[in-house]
Amino acid sequence: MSTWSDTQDLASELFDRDLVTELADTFKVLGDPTRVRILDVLSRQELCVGDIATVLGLGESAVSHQLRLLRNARLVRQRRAGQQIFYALDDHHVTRLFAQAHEHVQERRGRTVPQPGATGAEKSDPPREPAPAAAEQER
Amino acid sequence: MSTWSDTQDLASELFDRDLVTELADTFKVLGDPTRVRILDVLSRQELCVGDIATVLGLGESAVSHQLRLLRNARLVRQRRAGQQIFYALDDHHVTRLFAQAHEHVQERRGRTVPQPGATGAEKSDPPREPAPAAAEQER
DNA sequence: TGAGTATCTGACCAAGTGCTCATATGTTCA
DNA sequence: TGAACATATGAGCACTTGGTCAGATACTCA
Repeated sequence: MSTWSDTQDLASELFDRDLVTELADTFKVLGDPTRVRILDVLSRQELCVGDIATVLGLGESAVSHQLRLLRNARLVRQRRAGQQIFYALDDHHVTRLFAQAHEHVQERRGRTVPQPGATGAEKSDPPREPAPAAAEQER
Repeated sequence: MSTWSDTQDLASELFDRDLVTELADTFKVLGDPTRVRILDVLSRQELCVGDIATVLGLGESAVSHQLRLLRNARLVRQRRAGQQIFYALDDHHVTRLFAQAHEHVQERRGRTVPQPGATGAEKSDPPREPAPAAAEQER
């Protein structure tokens, strides 16, 4: 019933179960608009929880919940400074993943039939490497 | 109440709403083990729906549902050959995204405290560029 | 120490997701 | 044309997810 000769070979080459899970979990964490926004802002500046909430217009509890997921995924790291905890991207992969996904979205748009109602104009600076953490005036 | 000076500037630099949505949607599609497995197998060989289901041990309906999401996200493309429809990766970004995420997972493991019960051994060939669609013996 | 501030956590709930089953659509070939 | 096959689609349901609210924890400073 099969159209190819080496079903066993093909199946044996695939990602093993754990790797599949870890890849999916990583992308799952990235697959939420709120977390994308948090990572985006953190890619530009190290910020404490309250400020992330303020800049993005979110509740502090919601931000904290999301930061926990980002922490577990090792996408952000934290640094305590007094009562505040500053968050920053934990490694360069986030930025590169964003850049790749951004390219995909761009090409996707090119191939997609332009929707009559589409906005057309859009900020689309390609994501770049994160800037070093700015000097904070910790209070 | 803010710890930084240019909250307006920072907020105005961020990804706009549409880009955030599109990035999150792209990652969301990648954030499921079944779809990761489908993309993984398609990165190695162009396959029809039934064969994907067979190789991965999934129901054909489930595969079809997932392929629709992958199609909508422009991650796979389809080619009809008789009654069968062959699927393949639509662009190179998937592979690169997998490679980046794979690197992240690897580094993440290095930094993570090794769990006593962890397996330790694992297939972890880094994802490579997809091979050209193999010649199928279409029936 | 205790008030004040910043962050985290758990319970809860509305919305979203992924699977299965049944059925529809589309293609081939006798 | 109609049977057989391959794939797609819709409804239904168990499970997950992301937010809010209330309360806990952690740190600072008078």
